[in-house]
Amino acid sequence: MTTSKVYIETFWQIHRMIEEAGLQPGDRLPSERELADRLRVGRSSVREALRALELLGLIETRRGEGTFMKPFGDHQLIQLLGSFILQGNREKRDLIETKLLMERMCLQLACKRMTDEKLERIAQADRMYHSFFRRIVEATDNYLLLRIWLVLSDFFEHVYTVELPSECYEQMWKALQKRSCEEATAVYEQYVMQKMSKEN
Amino acid sequence: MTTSKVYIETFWQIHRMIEEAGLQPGDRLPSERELADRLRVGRSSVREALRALELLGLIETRRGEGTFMKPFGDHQLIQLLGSFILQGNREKRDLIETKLLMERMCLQLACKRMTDEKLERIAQADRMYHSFFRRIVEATDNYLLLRIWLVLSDFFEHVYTVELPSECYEQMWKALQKRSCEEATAVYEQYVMQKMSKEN
DNA sequence: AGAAGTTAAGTGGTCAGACCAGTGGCCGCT
DNA sequence: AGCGGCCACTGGTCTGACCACTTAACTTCT
Repeated sequence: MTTSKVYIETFWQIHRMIEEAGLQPGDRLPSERELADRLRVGRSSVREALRALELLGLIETRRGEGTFMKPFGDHQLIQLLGSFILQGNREKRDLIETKLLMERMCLQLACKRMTDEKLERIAQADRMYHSFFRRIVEATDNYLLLRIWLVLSDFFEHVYTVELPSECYEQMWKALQKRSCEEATAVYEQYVMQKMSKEN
Repeated sequence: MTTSKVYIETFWQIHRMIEEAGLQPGDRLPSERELADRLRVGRSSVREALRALELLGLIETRRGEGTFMKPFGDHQLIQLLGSFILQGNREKRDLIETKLLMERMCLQLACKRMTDEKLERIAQADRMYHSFFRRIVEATDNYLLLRIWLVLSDFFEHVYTVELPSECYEQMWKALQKRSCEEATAVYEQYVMQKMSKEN
């Protein structure tokens, strides 16, 4: 078949290569040049294939170092928004709402599962929206939730910039320390949800 | 940051371009050469960005013709991911938990936004888990939530089959009719969450 | 000998230019 | 009007070049 595209073929060949070599997270793949050489294709085709693998979360590229297998769990769902990213105000509203709802949900879940170590990690986080909430979502012990939230945040930050007053972080942390789900929720609703609903 | 990668930037620029031009499914995008020219980047960077958009199911390329917007909904990405899912127990647990949490959240949101028409649509739904909850998630008026839920369900149904006793649907519907968020939540937690937590 | 600074090789990231292989419209011929 | 061929344009691919960055080996100085 001359009709099948090289970069698709290459995608699957690299995938097969990974499986057969039994590459584990952290392992290095051959360089782009070597792959191109070995698979008898141009480097640009290799790169387009690697782009796909990267989007799927299977690999990670580091300039100057090489291409590496990513720890599992990192794949998928990065894109469900993909089918979504075009379009207008309606979708942006949905994006904001979804992100807020998920954050409140994660906050409650994290509160239930809070431990002293997690509390310490959150305390050490920058008092910045993204860093702070990332620790909170991580504290849910649910990697899928983290992935979804990261995607939402990624898209969100292309549209908005939000920052909270520092007392908000402190109040939230204290609520978490007391394992008070209601209080944490109240702080979040007061500082984040109301703020966002005013601005839109 | 000079370090941000061109093909990532290009990805977002093309995305923005699609938004601003209000391109609809079937519409043609500028040619790769014109995009490269207009965005002042190399054609290979444009191609790597287009590869991402293609994998996300946003666009479709036809050799000799051009690049076109694709009707969304058919995410080939989901099927692709299927072959990549490592069926670890950790991932399954996260999937179940996330789905349940999102459904409870959607149930509450739907309750807040319930109207008589939506109530009627839910009443007409099959008393089957997927159909019933789809109507509920639809009733949130949040398309993004629907998309996420559909993806989660898609994966979920590859792993489990769940069905509820018919009185569960009736009780939930009655709660929705009364716009009683607490009652709906209680029914969900009793019939769905407890059931699932026992089985795992 | 050990520490500090320098160099060189290798890697991903990007670009420009070339050619191939399809598509479709234009033009002239019959 | 209908046919056929030409040609401009499109995506697909390859090559070679250069940049930015990392690493490790090498030199140099103390």
